[in-house]
Amino acid sequence: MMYEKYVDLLKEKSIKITPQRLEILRYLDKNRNHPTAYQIYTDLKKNNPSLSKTTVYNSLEILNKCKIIHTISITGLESRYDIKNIIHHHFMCKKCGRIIDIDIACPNIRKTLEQGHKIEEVHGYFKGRCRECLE
Amino acid sequence: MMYEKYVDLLKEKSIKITPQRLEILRYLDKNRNHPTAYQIYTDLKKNNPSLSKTTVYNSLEILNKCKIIHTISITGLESRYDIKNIIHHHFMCKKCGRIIDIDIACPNIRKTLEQGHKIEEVHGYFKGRCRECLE
DNA sequence: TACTAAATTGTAATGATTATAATTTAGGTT
DNA sequence: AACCTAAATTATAATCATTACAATTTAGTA
Repeated sequence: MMYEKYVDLLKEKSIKITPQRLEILRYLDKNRNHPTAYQIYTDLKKNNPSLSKTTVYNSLEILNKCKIIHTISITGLESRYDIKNIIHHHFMCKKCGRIIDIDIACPNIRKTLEQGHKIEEVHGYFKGRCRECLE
Repeated sequence: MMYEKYVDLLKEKSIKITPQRLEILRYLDKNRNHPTAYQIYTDLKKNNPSLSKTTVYNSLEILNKCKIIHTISITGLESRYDIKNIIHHHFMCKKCGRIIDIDIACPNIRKTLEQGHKIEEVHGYFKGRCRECLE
């Protein structure tokens, strides 16, 4: 029952259910701080020493492709991962590095569609100083 | 007069006027296809064989910091650069890789500001299939 | 013209991500 | 329940963008 939720997510997309994928999903569900692949890898390795970095990358890639998770390129340095399913934007503080969810959706996608393009992903990134760092 | 426009841009920000910086600005002004640092480097090296890759990176960094250019992280792989000064979003075609300017501004920045954060940069990225690749 | 801080250069290092090939496993079939 | 096979996992090596470093050169000012 602990992993049932994640099992269902994988079943829906008919991709293989592996313990590694379930652990990654559980990790992202519990850690909403937009971790890097390396953070996920090192944390999960504690309970599963044979975990491979490649597996983490491969799993994140397929989960992203299946739209179970999102890949965020806000830092410009590395990818960050996010399991949240509601459409939202991100704010990155340039001082503390924190990435904060901003619960808004882009209202002017229309103009892009009007030009004949098909939108599959929307990324809204803000960068600046967060409230805490401004004080 | 050819470079006057770019000289003025650098003067305004009181950063040193160097031939390398002027060439990079001219390149970005002529090439609106969101090139990578490497593309800028190899193209400019043709007329200036002693140009260093590090100079290109350093110049792009300071120009970005002065807000003369924008750094775009839409691909997730490498940074792309853009000299356009009007606020706009970007669309990347997942098939042909082209990055297209979308002339819209984000209308709901307000919500982020309301939470007490200070916004310094706005990045709006769409990904999908462009009109040409859909045909 | 001389001076100095800043910029440029070439090389080496770093760090994220991907490629590869061997081993293991999930999940369907007998 | 054992078997099969394609897919997933693993460890290692390779790649590629970017940064660090130290020596040299230069822009802009005195």
